Amino acid sequence: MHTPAVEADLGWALGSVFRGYLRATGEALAGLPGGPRGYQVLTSAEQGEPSSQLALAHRLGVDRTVMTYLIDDLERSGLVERRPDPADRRARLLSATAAGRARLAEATEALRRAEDHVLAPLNPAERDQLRDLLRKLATEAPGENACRVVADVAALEGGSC
Amino acid sequence: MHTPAVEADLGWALGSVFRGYLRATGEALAGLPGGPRGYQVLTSAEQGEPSSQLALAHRLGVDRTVMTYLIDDLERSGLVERRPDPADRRARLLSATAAGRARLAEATEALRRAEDHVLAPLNPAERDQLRDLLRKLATEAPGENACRVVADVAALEGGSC
DNA sequence: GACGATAGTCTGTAAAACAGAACATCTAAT
DNA sequence: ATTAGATGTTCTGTTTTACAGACTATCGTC
Repeated sequence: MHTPAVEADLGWALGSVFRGYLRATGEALAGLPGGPRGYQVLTSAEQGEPSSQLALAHRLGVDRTVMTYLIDDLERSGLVERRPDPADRRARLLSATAAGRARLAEATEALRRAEDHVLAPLNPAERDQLRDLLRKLATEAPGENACRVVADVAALEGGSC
Repeated sequence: MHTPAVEADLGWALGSVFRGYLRATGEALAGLPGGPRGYQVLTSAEQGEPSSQLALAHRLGVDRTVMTYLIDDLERSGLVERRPDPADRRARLLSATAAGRARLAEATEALRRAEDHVLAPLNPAERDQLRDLLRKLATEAPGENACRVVADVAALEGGSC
C-alpha cells in the first residue's frame, strides 16, 4: 500500500488550504460586505470592467441572485454605484465610489498581509510557483463547461452537449 | 497601475480551482454519501486511523455535529462501522466494511480520472509541483490556530491567546 | 410590431452550517 | 472515594445560504 493517507488527497489539501485562506481573509476583510467575494466585486468595479453583473457572477462563481444581494450590500455601504448602461438599458454598469476605492486600497493591503501569513510555509520562489500554477489552472480550466467534464470523465453518449 | 485584475487575486484563483474540483469530483463521487468529505472519512476509516471522530472532524475541517450526520449516512449505506473504543467508552472507532473498502477502491479510481481532468492544463511536472506545494501548505499551515492568525495580522494586544 | 432571448430582481423552498444543551464517560484533585 | 471539571458524541433548534422558478423590462431579429 502506497500510503494513501488523507494527507495525500488533492481534495483534502485543496480544501484545507482554501479553509485557511478563508479564515485568514475573513479576519482581514472583516467589515467589508460580502467578505472575499465582496472584495472581488469591488476590485472589478474599481477597474471599470465592461462586464455585466451576470458575466461577473459567472466569473466569480456565484449565482446571479446572490450577485444581486452582494451588490446591494456594497451599494448600501456606499462603496459601489449601479449606473444604467447607456448601450443596454437592461444592464447596469458597476463603478466604485471614491469611498470604495479608498476601502479597496485598505482591503488590498490587509489582504496582502493575510496572504503572506497563509503562504508562510513557502519561500518566495515557491509562492510564485503556486500563484502561477493556480492562475494557470483557473484561467485555462477546461471544466468551465460542465458538459465536457461529464463527457470526459464518464464517456457519456447522448448529444446533449 | 499594475493590473490588479481579479485574475491576479490569489483568492479568486484558489476559489475557482476549488469550485472546479468540487464540480468534477461531484460527478465522480455521485452516489457516495457525503461526496468528497464522505470519501475522506471513508479513506480514514479504511486505514484504521486511531483518531476519534472529533479529531477527524477537525482535520477535515467540518463541525463535529456535521461529522455525526456524515458517519450516519456512511454507516446506513453499510460502508463503515462504528465500534466502541475499548480504551475509552465515550469514543467510537471507525472502521471500513468490506463493502466500504470495495467502494473506496472504485471511488479512488474515479477520483483519479476526475483529478486528471481538473489538472489537464498542467504538465506532469507542474502537477507534482502543485500537489507538493498544496500539501506543504496544508500540513504546515500556521493558521490551524485562529488566534495566531489574528495576532499576526492585526498585531492585537490582549492576552486572550 | 411580434417573437424569443437576455439582464436584473424578487419569491419561496431546500439544504447546510452553527450554537447550545444533554448525556455518558474520563481525568484529576481532594 | 468522591467530587469537579473536561471531553466525545449526539440531539434540538436557529440562522444563514444556495438555488430553482417566476416576473419585469429591454434587446435583437424577422
